[in-house]
Amino acid sequence: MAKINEVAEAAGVSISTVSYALSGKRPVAPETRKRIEAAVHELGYSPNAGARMLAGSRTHIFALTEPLRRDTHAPTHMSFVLATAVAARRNDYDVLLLTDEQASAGMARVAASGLVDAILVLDVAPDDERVALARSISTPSIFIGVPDDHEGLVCVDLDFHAAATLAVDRVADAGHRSIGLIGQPQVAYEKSNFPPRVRTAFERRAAERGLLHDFRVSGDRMASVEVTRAATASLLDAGATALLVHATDDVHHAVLAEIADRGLSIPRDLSIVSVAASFDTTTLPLQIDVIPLVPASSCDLAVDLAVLSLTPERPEPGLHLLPPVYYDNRSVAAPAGSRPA
Amino acid sequence: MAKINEVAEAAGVSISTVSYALSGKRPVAPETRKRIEAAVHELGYSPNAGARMLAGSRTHIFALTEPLRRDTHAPTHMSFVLATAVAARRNDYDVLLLTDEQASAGMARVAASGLVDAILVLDVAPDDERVALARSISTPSIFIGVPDDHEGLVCVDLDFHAAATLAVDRVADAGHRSIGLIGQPQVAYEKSNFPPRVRTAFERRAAERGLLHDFRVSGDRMASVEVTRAATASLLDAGATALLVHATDDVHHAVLAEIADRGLSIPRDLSIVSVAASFDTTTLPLQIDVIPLVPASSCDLAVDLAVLSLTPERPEPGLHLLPPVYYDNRSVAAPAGSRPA
DNA sequence: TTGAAAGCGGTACCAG
DNA sequence: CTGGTACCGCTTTCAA
Repeated sequence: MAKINEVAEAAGVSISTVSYALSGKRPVAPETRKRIEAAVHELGYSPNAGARMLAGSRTHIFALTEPLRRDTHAPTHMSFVLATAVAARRNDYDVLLLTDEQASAGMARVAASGLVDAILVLDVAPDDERVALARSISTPSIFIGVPDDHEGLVCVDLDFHAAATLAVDRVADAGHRSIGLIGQPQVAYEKSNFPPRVRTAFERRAAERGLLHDFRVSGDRMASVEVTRAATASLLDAGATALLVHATDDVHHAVLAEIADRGLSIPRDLSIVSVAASFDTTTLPLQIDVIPLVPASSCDLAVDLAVLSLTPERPEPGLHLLPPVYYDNRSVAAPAGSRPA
Repeated sequence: MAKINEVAEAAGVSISTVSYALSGKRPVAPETRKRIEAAVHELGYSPNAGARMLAGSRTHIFALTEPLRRDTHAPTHMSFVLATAVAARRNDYDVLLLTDEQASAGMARVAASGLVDAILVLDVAPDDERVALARSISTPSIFIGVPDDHEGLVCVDLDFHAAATLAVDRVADAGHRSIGLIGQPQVAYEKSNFPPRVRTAFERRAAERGLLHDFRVSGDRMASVEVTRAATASLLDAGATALLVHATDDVHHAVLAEIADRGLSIPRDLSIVSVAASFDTTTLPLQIDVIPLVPASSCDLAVDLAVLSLTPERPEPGLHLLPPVYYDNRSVAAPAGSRPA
């Protein structure tokens, strides 16, 4: 816990020169800088966080609020938290965790005490109470997810609408006339912000393209496998020749298991596309087409915007949607009936 | 972002009186205090975090380091993080997250910069590199988990040894002579600190009681169900009349499914005890005896020790093990053969 | 029971 | 290119 004056003394320069040498906010003679860096290294100097916060205008801390609803999918959530932390560190920022009821109360608290420079909002609900909070404080907030009322907010997310539309187009272009969507568990359509966006876009686009289409929720936790397999079976029985899946890895496994049990071959008998999966789909027993939701992409952008919001050229409020990317793994082909025998 | 001098002015007192009124470190006339509290409320005053850190000797922040190995069970991990955050807040502390490579590098950094008052170490590996780090810094560190070399460290954990011993004793006392343990996935016995402790205690106690005993790992992620059911089947085929399970909820489900498929009734045909489960076992399809690992208990204690380590009466280094508690749900009875027909 | 003022350890302005 | 120094906002002696 050496202090800056010790470094200055050791390097034979003034305190301010040490400060400037470290921040780079003022040119320092190469030779002087060398001596300073040496001293810093010798003494294991690291600027006192409190002093830096007080004197400077930056705390170098971002808050991350996550209410953690009971139905939150832990692995997915962890990916986002991890991606955020990594992106933050790349920008010399640490992450302060606000969970549970502190997700809201803590937000007000850290804003009022100036503990953090910006707030990253995770696990966004359609009617998120943090929306109002974000508007009432001066600390910049970046939402990772899109609440219903996002007027004036900075929101980052995958363009779920475009992703679902793209998926529908791909199977429609391949010639399919009847498609199904296996979505998230029921509760996600009430408590979370993005599942409805996929579903809505799916239905709208399918209708536009004149396709027969149907939607099924998947199972959650306990009944996961059975419910999902039943949903898959019912879509297939209804005549769907292509399936879009917007769900967790468990659900993907269950869907593929049902397909395998029926002796169906992909893409010969059935086409399939994974939409907005945030896990590594290459670990599935079968390689399938995917329009991934990459946590790192969303979080990198969110952190960039957070950093930007501390500069004069603040990011413009509104939706910052990441364009979907389609990875072709040959799981989509023309439906069986339409091909020459 | 009102400041303390504004509050002082509004209340018609000096700055120091405001400070003391808020910290309670000096008696303040009830009437004066009332005026101050009113002013604080009016202005929405919250002490500046940076100033508090610099002037006071406390940052009111704990670091939480979590390397997040690839095999980390996300739901379990999340429980611990959440429990830690909640316990910290109860003590007026916020939690700074150090993940990934920052789990180690960040530890050194936050210690050197005085950003945190103490460090909570999660996800402890047998040969954890953070052990050496903890010894090299002056910031108090509390390990939640026990590394192989824990000389001089403060470690908190469930007494896994006692828990496994207790479980063995219960089934042995009930008359069982052949028991099995379904443990964690293989990798956990190499990368994590507690699975071996359960296994070792199980084997030692079973031997002491003269029981036939056998151990099986459970499946991880992908192959979870199949591997676990096979393990269960093999233990039953080998003649085990009682099963101890030390694993995640998925594994519990698989074990119970295998048992159900065999038409076995608990506890008539088979006794079963869940050891150190950190999830809510009452959500299982069947109520079974359990010696739970309660994240909140470990984390509460860890935070208490962290707080204590900032006072003159620092906690003594060593293992702070929580005694196991046995919850009887009638899933253990005398083995079938030993009862009158 | 209360006030005045000296730091805490940096940052960044003003000089030189 | 470098130094001196006035703050940043709060805690905590020291005095009254």
